[in-house]
Amino acid sequence: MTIQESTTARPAGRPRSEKAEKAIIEATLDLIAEGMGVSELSIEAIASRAGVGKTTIYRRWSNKEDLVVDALATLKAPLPPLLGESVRDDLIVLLDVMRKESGQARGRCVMNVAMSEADRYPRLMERFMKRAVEPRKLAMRVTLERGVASGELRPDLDVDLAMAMLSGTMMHNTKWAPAGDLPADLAERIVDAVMAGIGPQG
Amino acid sequence: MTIQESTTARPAGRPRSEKAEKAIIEATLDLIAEGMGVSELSIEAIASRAGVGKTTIYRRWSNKEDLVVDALATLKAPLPPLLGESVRDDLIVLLDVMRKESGQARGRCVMNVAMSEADRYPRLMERFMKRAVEPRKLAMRVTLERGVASGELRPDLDVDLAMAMLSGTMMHNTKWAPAGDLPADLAERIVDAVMAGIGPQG
DNA sequence: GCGTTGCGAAACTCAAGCGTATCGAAATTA
DNA sequence: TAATTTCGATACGCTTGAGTTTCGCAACGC
Repeated sequence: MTIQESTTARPAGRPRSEKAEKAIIEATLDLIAEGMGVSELSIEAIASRAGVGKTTIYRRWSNKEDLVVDALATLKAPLPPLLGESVRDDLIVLLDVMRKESGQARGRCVMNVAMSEADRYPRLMERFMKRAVEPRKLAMRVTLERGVASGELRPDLDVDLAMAMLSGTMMHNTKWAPAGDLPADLAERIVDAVMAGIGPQG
Repeated sequence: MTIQESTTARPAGRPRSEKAEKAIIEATLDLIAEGMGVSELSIEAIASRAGVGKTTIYRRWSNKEDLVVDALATLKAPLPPLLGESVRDDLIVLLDVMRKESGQARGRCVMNVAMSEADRYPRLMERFMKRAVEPRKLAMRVTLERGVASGELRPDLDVDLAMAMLSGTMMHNTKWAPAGDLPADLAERIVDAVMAGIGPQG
């Protein structure tokens, strides 16, 4: 009221450490990336890994699930810019993001958790889907619809089925392919194969 | 030596109950099917569900992982007979098995565990793959190669990629599609879409 | 009948981890 | 400086579950 308290009106006392907060999130993601399921993840392990007291965690999140929700939500989906030159190129860009992510532990962890623990932690999944998956699905849908309009794709295309074909084929590779890195041109090959179909007379 | 001990040479004492053994396996599969991860699975829960003492479990398996390995190995993959009339029909049969299984809790559990816990329990996965996955992959591969030879599929087909397209698209649907049953003609639609491709000039 | 082995039930020890409380030190405002 | 709040550390009570042991009874061979 008197002078300026305008912007934040700090509540007095030592402020919360942003560094600690980031360390907690990072530790959580690291542990998940190392193959831990949500249920195996322990607050004590997170605190230890982050070099932080348990108190500091519980002051911010009331339980493990809330923390994991925030940690996964932190993983933003930095959608690559779609050039829009050709639908084929844009689809390759979209699929190649998946390929690249599957090579990183961070990326794998997201899929692992999403695939396996959706049943057990539906609330977690809902938020995560909105944040990380929907934007990508939307981008692919827009691209496919653009292709239908432009004649680059068949006019009677089932867009949902096409999305499943593209993403599903890439996911099948990231999950089940033999160990080691995926070939650099995988996205391109998938897009071409899905466009051409496996039937005769290419 | 003396008379006949030939076939089994029973070791004297009360024989182990086959009924108990089956109940244990069934209870294990049921619990996994209900959405439990391997780590959340408790021997006590299994014993209780099976109506069996913990002793009876530990007399047969030395720990949880051994039990789960045996339980999953029990799930045989009853490959449907392939009529061999047309490659298209056979592919539909193969994919429709996946669709039907995804509607059952038992089927879901297998995929859940396979997808999510492969990193943590590699030994378990190795055995499970050999038993349940490889035969199906082989069946699909044989079918596709037959299609190439007969001219039903394009001569320059990348068989591995085609397998990923077919299985991946179905898996994408079973995992990410909106809740509820999958349409009965999904396998047919996928096979036709994958054969035709999404590009122009069907 | 007798020795052996399996049975389910229950009690036990041990470890991990949750969520809370308490500590002295540090950071910040008034 | 005084009040307030957070910090990391540690200890605590509590629950869960692993794996073991003991119990009385049941099923088998001899």
